[in-house]
Amino acid sequence: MNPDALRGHMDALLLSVLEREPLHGYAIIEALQERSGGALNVPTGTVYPALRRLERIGYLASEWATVGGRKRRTYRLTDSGRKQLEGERSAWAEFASVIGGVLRPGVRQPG
Amino acid sequence: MNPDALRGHMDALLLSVLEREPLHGYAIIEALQERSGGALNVPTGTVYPALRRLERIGYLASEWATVGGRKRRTYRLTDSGRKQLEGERSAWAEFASVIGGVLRPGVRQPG
DNA sequence: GTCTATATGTAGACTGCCTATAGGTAGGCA
DNA sequence: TGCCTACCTATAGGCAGTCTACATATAGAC
Repeated sequence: MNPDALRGHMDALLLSVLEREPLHGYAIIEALQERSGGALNVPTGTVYPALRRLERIGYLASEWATVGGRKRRTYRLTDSGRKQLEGERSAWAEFASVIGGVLRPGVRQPG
Repeated sequence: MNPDALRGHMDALLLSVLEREPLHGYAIIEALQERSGGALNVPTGTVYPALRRLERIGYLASEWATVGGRKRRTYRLTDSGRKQLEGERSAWAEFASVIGGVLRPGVRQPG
């Protein structure tokens, strides 16, 4: 998977995996891998800054927890984040439709 | 359309509009607009450098022409570019499938 | 004691899309 | 004659998000 291709879609992915339940960063990375059938291997250097950014914007909120002697910062969607996720979903649908349309082989222009 | 979303897909778009016939830069921009129903407004500062990059790689070749007193640099797909376009198409299909899959609401993990 | 898995985080590089700007021709219009 | 718009190519520098590499730490297996 070309890394640049993810640009601008990372927020949507992160918000989406947090839709059902709060997760901590490490678990988010694993969830992305599982849900993508192994195609998405997002490095920690991408995820952690992105999560902080999304929290700063207000789409996520986080709490610290200690589980089995290990500290975790668990992120959950805010109401604002839930709305944003809806927007990201429709934006993705439009994006995929537009790009897919231009890329479709043998396209004829109207006229 | 979020500009960042286009990252890593611009090459595919450019190669795709050049598949049927050679075009010059300005015409490529118009073709992208038409084919996308107006959604794709790619600035010249994006297209011209990208075309040169693709030519440097060997996916495109160009010739100068003068039409109606105006100079045009017309780009066409090379054989290498045609192969690359195939690769870009399958890469897009996989990308769209992966992202779409993760973004799909109410996804359940196996198990 | 070493290794792996778990877990968070930062610094700096990279890259490619963007804005802004530059230069030029052709043709319509006042 | 001057002004405006459409056409046409091109570069410089900014910007932002992803990446690589590194730092730090606990738990448990071996």
